[in-house]
Amino acid sequence: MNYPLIAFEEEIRGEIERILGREIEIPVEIPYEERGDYAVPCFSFAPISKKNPKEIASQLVDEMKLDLGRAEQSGPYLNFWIHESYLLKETVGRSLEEKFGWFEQKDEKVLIEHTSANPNAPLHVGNARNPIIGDTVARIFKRLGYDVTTEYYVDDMGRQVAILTWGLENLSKKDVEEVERDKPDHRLMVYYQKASKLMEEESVKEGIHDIIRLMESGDADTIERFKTNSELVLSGHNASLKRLNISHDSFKTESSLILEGKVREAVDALKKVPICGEDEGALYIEWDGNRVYLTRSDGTSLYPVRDIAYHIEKTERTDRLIDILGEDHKTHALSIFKALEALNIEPSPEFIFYSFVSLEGEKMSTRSGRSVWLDGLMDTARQRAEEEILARRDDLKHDDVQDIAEIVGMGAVRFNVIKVQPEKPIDFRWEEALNFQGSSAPFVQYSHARAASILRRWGGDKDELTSVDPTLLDCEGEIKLVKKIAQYPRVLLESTTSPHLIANYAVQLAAEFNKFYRDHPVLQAEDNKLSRLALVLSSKNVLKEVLDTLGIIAPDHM
RNA sequence: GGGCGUGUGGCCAAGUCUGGAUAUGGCGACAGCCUCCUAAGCUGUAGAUCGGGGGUUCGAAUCCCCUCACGCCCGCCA
Repeated sequence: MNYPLIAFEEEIRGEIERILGREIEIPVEIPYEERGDYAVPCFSFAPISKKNPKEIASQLVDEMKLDLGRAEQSGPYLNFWIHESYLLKETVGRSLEEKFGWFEQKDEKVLIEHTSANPNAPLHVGNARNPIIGDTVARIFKRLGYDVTTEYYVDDMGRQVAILTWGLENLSKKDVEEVERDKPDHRLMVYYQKASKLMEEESVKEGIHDIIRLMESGDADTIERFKTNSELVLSGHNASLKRLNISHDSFKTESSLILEGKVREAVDALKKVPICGEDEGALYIEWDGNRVYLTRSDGTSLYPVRDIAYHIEKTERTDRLIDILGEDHKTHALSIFKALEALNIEPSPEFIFYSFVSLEGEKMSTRSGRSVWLDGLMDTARQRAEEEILARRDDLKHDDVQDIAEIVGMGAVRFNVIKVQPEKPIDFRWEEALNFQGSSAPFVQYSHARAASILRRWGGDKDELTSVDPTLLDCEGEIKLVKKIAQYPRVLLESTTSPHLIANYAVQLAAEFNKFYRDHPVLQAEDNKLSRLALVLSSKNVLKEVLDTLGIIAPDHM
């Protein structure tokens, strides 16, 4: 059973197509509110029906047979209104149940790779954009009915880990900066930073190159040390992500790919494709003037081919492949795409790229320490939330304040990252990141808490509300709120590669609820108290559902 | 230099793919709203040459060309 606004749109498209008698692109748009729920400008039909747009609109409106709504002509435009009784029954009725906005389960797997940060330092606010986008996209795909797996690719054989390992084995505590936080990723990072600085010295550089060579020659002991160190840092990443309500279904290490022989297989296969070339023994692929090396002259593998091997391996266990990547990986991503294409391997990977987060106009960097660590941001956000709660509530228990502060703080962090379109750059500002009003998670959470509060004071059984007649809701503010709720499934369909749309919608929904809250007393209502209560429960469910799509928890108290 | 991306009121964003009827929100500013379900809320006012120029079109923030600014990439690093 389709959601009402989606069904209505399909009906409109079907009718226009039927009347015009051919398949044509039909521009269905959402107009200003007073012009209806949908609008279709008829200009583009003029060339095929050889009439002017006004006449076409008039013809369409005359011949159109709509079950789910009505049409009106306005010059060269058609405006459509959905039937309110249908909308109310379908929307309120269905959102009284959980999982409003979820679509039928389909037999299709999607594998979403996200985070995949270098395991040499804690996550900073810049690379936090990756897991926040990735986890949200995963949640969206689940709602669209996909069988979703999220995966973290652990680059445990890279140069960064070599530098870290050298530092840990050659430096002592007094050589490195003081550790700010007792967490494995922070503890190890200072050794990486120091070793990285010392690399200007030739002897240090040599030492690091020695262990890289040992690792690449397959030395079991060196590989083991690399793995141990990167796993420690990774455990720190996972702890940070857990606070943000993010976890991965699986982890794939680069070392396992090498040990399983996947990299060797990929190199052998790529040798045979036309875009592959050789330069003094080093293999590369080349397209449109881009050249990406796969192996060194000595035959050892390079990062691109290892990632290609990884993607080939991934295609064996999924129907769709999605990577969340920083914009610096665009060429690299294209090389994976080209390699798989040349090998005729499907599915082709899809990419979501995001721009970097800068700090006061400059790029964040682990090496220089010019970063805002995610852990620090989360602590500050939580603390800010606690202050806000204490400033307006004195009736909450200490533990409740702590719980709410964590929920609100983490929500604010996730929201402020996800609300921006991925390809737009973010210049990190504390006052922006800790904004708790307007377009923010706390704004949405607050509406949810208000709805929860009404239901709590009412104290009735929710089952009483399922038999309520939603068509008793007839005030403008009530209808507007229902329409906003009804839009959610459509928003989900649009948001797969644009997760910021969900954040946008969340704010609109909360704002609409707040207006309803202001104008329509629920518990004091005379005739339609139960139908309003039903609307409050609907709103609460959908607010919670939308927040859950964003990985944000909906508190009952704030 | 070449490639990719971004540029919307003082600030931050939506809208750009799929061109349409008055460019949508938030922050900040100013003026208001708690005897009434949580004021992290709500209402109103001021504030926009949609980076700039040209073009296509009945119609351009949206498409095309040129140009400027910023970011990213252009390693037998990852």
